[in-house]
Amino acid sequence: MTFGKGHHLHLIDGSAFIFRAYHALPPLTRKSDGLPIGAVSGFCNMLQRYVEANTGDDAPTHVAVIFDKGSHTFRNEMYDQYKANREAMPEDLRPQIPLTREATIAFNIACEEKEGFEADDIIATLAVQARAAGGRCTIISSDKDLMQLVGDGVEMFDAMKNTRIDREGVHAKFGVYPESVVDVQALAGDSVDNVPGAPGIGIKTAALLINEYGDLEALLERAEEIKQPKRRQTLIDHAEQIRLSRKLVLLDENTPLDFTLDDLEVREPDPEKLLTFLAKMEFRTLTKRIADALDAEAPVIADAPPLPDAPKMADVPFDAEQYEHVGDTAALQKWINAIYEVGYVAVDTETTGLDEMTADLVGISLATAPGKACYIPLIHKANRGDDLFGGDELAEGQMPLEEALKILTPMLEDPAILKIGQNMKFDAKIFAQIGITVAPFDDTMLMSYAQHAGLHNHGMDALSERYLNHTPIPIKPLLGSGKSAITFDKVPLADAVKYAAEDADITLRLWQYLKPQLHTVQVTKVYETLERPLVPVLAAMERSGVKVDRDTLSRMSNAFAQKMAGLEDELYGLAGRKFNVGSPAQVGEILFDEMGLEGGKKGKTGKYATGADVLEDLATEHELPARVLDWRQLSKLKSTYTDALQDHINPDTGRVHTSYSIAGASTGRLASTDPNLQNIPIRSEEGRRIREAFVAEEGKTLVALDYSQIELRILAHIADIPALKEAFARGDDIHAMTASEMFDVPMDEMTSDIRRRAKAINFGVIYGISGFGLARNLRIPRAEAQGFIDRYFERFPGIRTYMDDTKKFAKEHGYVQTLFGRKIHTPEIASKGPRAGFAARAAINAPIQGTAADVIRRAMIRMPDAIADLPATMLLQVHDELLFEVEKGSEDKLIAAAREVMENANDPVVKLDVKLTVDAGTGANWAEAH
DNA sequence: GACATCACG
DNA sequence: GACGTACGTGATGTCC
Repeated sequence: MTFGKGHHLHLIDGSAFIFRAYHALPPLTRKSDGLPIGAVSGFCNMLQRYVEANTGDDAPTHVAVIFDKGSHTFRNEMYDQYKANREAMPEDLRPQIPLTREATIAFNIACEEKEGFEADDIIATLAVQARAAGGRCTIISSDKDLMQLVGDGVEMFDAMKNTRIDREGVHAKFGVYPESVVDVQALAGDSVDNVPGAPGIGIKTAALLINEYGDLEALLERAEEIKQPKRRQTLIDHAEQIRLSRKLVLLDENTPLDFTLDDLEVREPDPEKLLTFLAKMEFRTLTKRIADALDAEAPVIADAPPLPDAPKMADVPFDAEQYEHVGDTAALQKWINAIYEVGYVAVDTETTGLDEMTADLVGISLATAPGKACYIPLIHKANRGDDLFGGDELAEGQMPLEEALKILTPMLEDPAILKIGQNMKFDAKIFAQIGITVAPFDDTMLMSYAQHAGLHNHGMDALSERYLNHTPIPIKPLLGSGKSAITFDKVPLADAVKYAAEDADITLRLWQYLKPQLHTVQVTKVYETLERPLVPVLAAMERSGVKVDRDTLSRMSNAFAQKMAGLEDELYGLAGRKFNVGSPAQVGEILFDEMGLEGGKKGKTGKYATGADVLEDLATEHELPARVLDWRQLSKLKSTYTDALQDHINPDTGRVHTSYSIAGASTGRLASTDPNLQNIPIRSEEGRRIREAFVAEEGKTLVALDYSQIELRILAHIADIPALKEAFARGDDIHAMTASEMFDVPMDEMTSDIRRRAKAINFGVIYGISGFGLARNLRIPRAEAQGFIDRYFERFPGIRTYMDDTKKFAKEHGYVQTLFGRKIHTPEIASKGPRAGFAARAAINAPIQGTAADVIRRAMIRMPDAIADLPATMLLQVHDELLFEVEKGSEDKLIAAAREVMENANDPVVKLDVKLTVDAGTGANWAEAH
């Protein structure tokens, strides 16, 4: 049947169907394997509704669903910015795109696309062909870009609103008839597709001009005649840009197609094919509905296996006896071959200790499938080392270290082999010590963290119990504890093989479970852009370390010791007896029982509270609590900093190497341990001097860059507070502005005390403010504090909305999210009692703190490339600050490069209404640089 | 190992 | 209407 008079062609805009389906439905997943399926489900429903609605007299004789293909089209050749600001496709939609093609074919509807052409061009070409053949055409879409085609037998149909769009409909939308639509669009431009148009001219003005001058060329030629000076100038100045815009919006009616209208004839669906597809997708309701409609038997869809709460990976039971001891090159080569067959391998290293800077590699374990794992011991000793004689001999059954590494290194560095680890930063640092760069890799700890931050910890033991129902072999019995503890190289080989290989086996099984779950939970982007790429960056920073001057610390320790001794004598005199100043219990007894001071409050454990806030209140009246406070400050500085930091100076490097936990803090922040370099004193003058011991190497300088008020800026954006946003845009003192707004004090009459109160309130808001908390912080009556908060909400109403919405979201979903999609779970928000209060405040704080954490993570990930050409190293991160060491003379270049990265770290995935700004400082030590 | 305390953002 | 409350961390010393 040749398409001609009396025939009616339907063209369905496939992409529009997909996006509508995607956004209309919650993120559904296929029960059996977690494949995201929401958009496919919606798409099928829309197709079925379409089929049901088009059976009558006006049913089409021909029909096709038209899709876009490829993101690069001839329009990009004309204008490289075309559709440039379009957001990336959501991670969970991407895998559904091919399934919508499958669905169309399953419905037995023609499914057409062409590489390098937009669906709109194909639709234009077919519509014009149908019209030329004397038939009719209906375009199932409401896209305004297609409206230029309407008329003379071509109509559009908005399937959502169930309305036809004819020439009059187009006129209602554009103010002109279809033949002039491209002229109007060329002038008005389109922000969605990034078509520039004429600045300042919208659809209304454009229609006015076209109606007056006839068409675009006439208008541009006679632009001089326009009366309004601004409009005239715009058209003259941007004539070329407007002409380009017209080319961009004009659809190509001559798309070369490898099919004809006749190929699109309506066909009956094959019930078996269609139902098989729907059953495969596990659409229970839809399968039944369509089976009824087709008068066919609905296939049975098996119930999904129990996932994900109690996954039983018992198909392959754990059996430590099956693990292989690899002791020679032939055996190792067999493993390498097996790895190349599957393309991935779980890797775990055993070492002499937990400090990657000082630990030595003892052995390597590998796993390629559940239950299939081995251990390659490298430098195990022949005995436990408790033998007085001959403790250094190597055990039998080990190949020489170099020989093993010669075989393993190409695999570990092969871009085609994925290395899977649990906490890969540890293993990467161990390998880095011997010059091996492990890449590419996956990290099961970070996969768990990306999915379940806030729910549980992400150590191997916890994950193995939770997902594999298996308790890993404990390390304690192998190593012993206390003074008699041994290192792993002294563990007998038979035991070592079982323990080490099992770790690789567990890691591989965890990966098999957690990797597909990333999609289901929709945190693939988080894992791939915020977690995994941070590993090599942190590994490098930790290995760099920061130079700490032992003499400075040692002198300070001595000075503190002397002062403390003096204070102790003074305190004994005041108390009338000797006591342990470091014992809060004894301090409490002396203050409240022996001296009889008022206001002693006992806590849960029946002891008096003697925290700094309590002692500060007493210190105004009495000498003893004041001196205890002095002593405590010195004691803290000495024990935690000037003493302990000396012990952390690495003898080989002369530097201190902290370790950052990526998956520790629930909000996405890093945490620094062994030692913690994120809490080096700065607030007190005395403590701040400890930073003088953090120094630059000879010939170098320390550079510190920190985000200015990043959390408040993020709050201003997230809660959408115009007054705050404007203040940041002006560069105002944000706390003074808040104070001025709240207390009606003009900015030039601001006092430091009023500003201090406003500052406390600003921080309170970030923490999920309460009247009680603010009252305690400011030491004012609770009612007064509540008054401040009420006033704050009145002046900045978006804050209350944000807090209420966030709590509601957390209660509904059990988690909250950062702007970058990081999920922070708050399970306790559902509980009763005070725990729910804690959880609610944490939920309010988490998106703000977490977004700030995401921002600096992004900056850190981009930093190595940005400063690659500079003689500079990134050393430390302190939540909103980055510390660098740079050769003298290159400070300015470093600051410029690093600031650029930090201030734009949100780009391009998140647009912020508030600019991020970064302050910089330089100096020979950290005190100067900050 | 729990608890209190205090250092940081 | 009472209940307890600022958010997120890590290290240290005391005491059981």
